[in-house]
Amino acid sequence: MSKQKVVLVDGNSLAYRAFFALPLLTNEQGIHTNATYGFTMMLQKIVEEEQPTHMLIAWDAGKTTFRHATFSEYKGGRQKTPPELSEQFTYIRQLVEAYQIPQYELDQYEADDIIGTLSKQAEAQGIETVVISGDKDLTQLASSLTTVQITRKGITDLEHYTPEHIQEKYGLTPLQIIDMKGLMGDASDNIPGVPGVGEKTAIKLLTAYETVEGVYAHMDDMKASKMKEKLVANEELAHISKQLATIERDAPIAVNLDSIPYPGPDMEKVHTIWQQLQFKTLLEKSAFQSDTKELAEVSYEVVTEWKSEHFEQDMALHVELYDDHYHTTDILAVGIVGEKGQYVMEGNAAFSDPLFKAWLEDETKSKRCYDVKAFQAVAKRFGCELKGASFDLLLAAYISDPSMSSSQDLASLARHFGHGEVDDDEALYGKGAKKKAPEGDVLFEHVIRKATAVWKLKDVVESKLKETEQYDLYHNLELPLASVLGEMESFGVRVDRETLKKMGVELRGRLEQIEKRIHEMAGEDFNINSPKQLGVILFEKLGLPAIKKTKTGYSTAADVLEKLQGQHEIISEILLYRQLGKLQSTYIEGLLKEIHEDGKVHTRYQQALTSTGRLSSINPNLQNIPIRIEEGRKIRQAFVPSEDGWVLFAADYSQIELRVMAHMSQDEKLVRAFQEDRDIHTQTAMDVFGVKAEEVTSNMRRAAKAVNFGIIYGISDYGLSQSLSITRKEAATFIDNYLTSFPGVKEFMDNAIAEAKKHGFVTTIMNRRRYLPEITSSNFNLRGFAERTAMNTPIQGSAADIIKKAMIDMDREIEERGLKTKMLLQVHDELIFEVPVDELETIEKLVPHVMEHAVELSVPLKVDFAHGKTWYETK
DNA sequence: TCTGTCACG
DNA sequence: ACGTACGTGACAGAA
Repeated sequence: MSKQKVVLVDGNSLAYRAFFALPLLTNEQGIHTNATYGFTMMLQKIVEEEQPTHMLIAWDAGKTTFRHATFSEYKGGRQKTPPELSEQFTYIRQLVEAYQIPQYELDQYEADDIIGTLSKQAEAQGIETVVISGDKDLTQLASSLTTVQITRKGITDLEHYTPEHIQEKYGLTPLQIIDMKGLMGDASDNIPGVPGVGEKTAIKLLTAYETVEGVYAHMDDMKASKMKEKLVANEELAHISKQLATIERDAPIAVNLDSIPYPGPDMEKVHTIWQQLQFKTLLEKSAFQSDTKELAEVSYEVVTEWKSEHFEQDMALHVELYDDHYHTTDILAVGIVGEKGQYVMEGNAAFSDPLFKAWLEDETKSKRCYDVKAFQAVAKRFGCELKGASFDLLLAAYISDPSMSSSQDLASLARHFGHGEVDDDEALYGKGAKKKAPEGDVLFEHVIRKATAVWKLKDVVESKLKETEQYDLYHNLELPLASVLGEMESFGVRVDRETLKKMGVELRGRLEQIEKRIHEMAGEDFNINSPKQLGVILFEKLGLPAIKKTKTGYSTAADVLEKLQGQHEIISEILLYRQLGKLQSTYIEGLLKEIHEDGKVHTRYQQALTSTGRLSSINPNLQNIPIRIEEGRKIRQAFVPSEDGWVLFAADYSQIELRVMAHMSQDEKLVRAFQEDRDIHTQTAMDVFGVKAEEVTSNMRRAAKAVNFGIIYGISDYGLSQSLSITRKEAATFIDNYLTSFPGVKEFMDNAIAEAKKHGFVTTIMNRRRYLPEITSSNFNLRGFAERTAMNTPIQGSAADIIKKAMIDMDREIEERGLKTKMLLQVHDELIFEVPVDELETIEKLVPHVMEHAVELSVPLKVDFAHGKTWYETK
């Protein structure tokens, strides 16, 4: 049996050290992370360097200890623990748990005493021990078997105190450290010591007389001096101080060496916490290390030609792509794994093979995949279809927890579900400029590992989804939707290059003029697109008042500039410049770059990304094409049908979120308002302002509209006051009036928060979940955010469910009726089609009908629609 | 790579 | 006393 080694850690002391050694870092959610980060670094180092067989992190228990009975001012006058630190203890404890390091605290005792007692036990058994702390008091425990390591500068630099080192440094034995404290005291613990005696004097005395007791026994030997007077006058204080500084080595602890074995970290859990806290460097480093981990061998056959006996009834299919731009990227390899065989082939060859294509298109042959939509898009590039997709690991994982699948590759998802036999992509490919596709067996083995993981995880993940009653959502909504979306993406949307170019030329001219004017007004040339330079010009050179600050300097955001309008003529020019610049860079130049050879853009919908269930759209993003401002809206003139003489048709849900809220809350008034098809904002205005319909002014309606938005977002008086430029008080009154007028809504909101607190998640009408661990946080900000999310997600998410269902229904209708109409785009609450004119009449009835009846709620769904020669004209 | 800004629902 | 509306993606500039 290998040698045992015990590591005992003073948790509080290390947390404090970490906190003060590092600047106050925060992650994106506003959680302070410096102490947690520093603590993690220390743990990593300790575990790596010491390789303990046993380990314990000891914590201080409460405010009082047995030492307070001796000396009530013990540790008095200490600064209160900063709240930025105390909030981090939750995460530190979670982390220690994930590392699977035993933790212990004992009422009335300090961490020191727990460590002292355990180290005594270890010594009795002749076991090597390492004590780690930021507090030099602990050095009294040093012995031939026990090394005490104390943090030096920074966080991971430790000074090793052996008896020899203590001798060298102080000329004392470890036990004399106690006597030293007795004489000189300790300001941080409020141990008095003998006034006027410092380290030097204490050491001198102890070298001569060994102990505090020895010093006083030899008082008569000392010649009269100021120091002697002080020693005599404070004898009792010296004894009390020594007592306080003595670590209790026989504390009544309920742990012993047998109960603190250290099994090593649960890296899966550790990673989850690191991800939550956004410890990116640590994650990267550990991903790098994990690739050196030995995986079990896999067997497979590299083939150059498909044979019919390769294909089984049910298989996992994996298509390895160079990057995630699956409409254009290289297809590196294709692997198939079934009950019997594992085969892998070079990518392009695989897809060019007729036998493979036939298998892909055979609906009766079941395929388990990771990202069905991507594979389908790839198949399309080779003129075939992917049919019979029976499982999608990406979507299944996303449904089980939407926060999980985003930004995670197959390997980490697989690990999450207990299958660790896949390397991380990054480990094989490298990243950034160094990224390079693996070749040969390395690539082939990777593909087989992925396919094997998918093969094995189907049952695991599906049974999980069944347990949470989410199988239906996954199997009958998301999975079929993947095919619908794949079809839309591959088909693409025609964008007219010439229209965009013409707009670009005109914009360029205008931008140059505006730029010139701005530079003249500023009296110098500078980069208007640089918030930093612009800030200097506006708030220093021109002396305008800086209303808001950002982390890095002055805020020059539009809402700030709007408040400055009228104070200087440069402001409106800058706003215009920004507006047009945005159009030019993002929507003219950006969009032009995305047009493929076929004259179309092929966006990718991210189906497993958002935490609410919405889709997102990238390369290009077609869900944020300008509309609100006329100049931008003209961009939509470039979006045209792909066939001459066809038209674009757009249909959008009218107030779907408010309708969903009416349904979910069952608020009588709100439900009735929708059933009677009244103008909801006017109705809200009547209730909030207590006026009749004909007395509602346009301003009141505008305010009511903002209140309705606020309600959906999880309202705060501050937020509403900002959007309406009114005082917080007034905003609060509006909200109050609203919630009194619509008591069902108030109840719904309260319930949403209560549900989140009780179960840890909220749900949509189709049982989509979003976990909200922050709902119980003691941090005001985090909790507030979680509460608003708890109110918003069921609404936004249910609306997303509904339109997804409508898309599947619509796709089927088009198919069954043999229509030529194509669904092109989804923009959260609207669908855009291209339609041959002879189908227009049908589509104008069919689309609204399908959308309105995708689900039956207790309020009707309403769809507005329009058609035109370009997207611009569908209004 | 991060930050600020701004486009959409 | 805290400092906030919910959900996204792309771009330019500054490190």
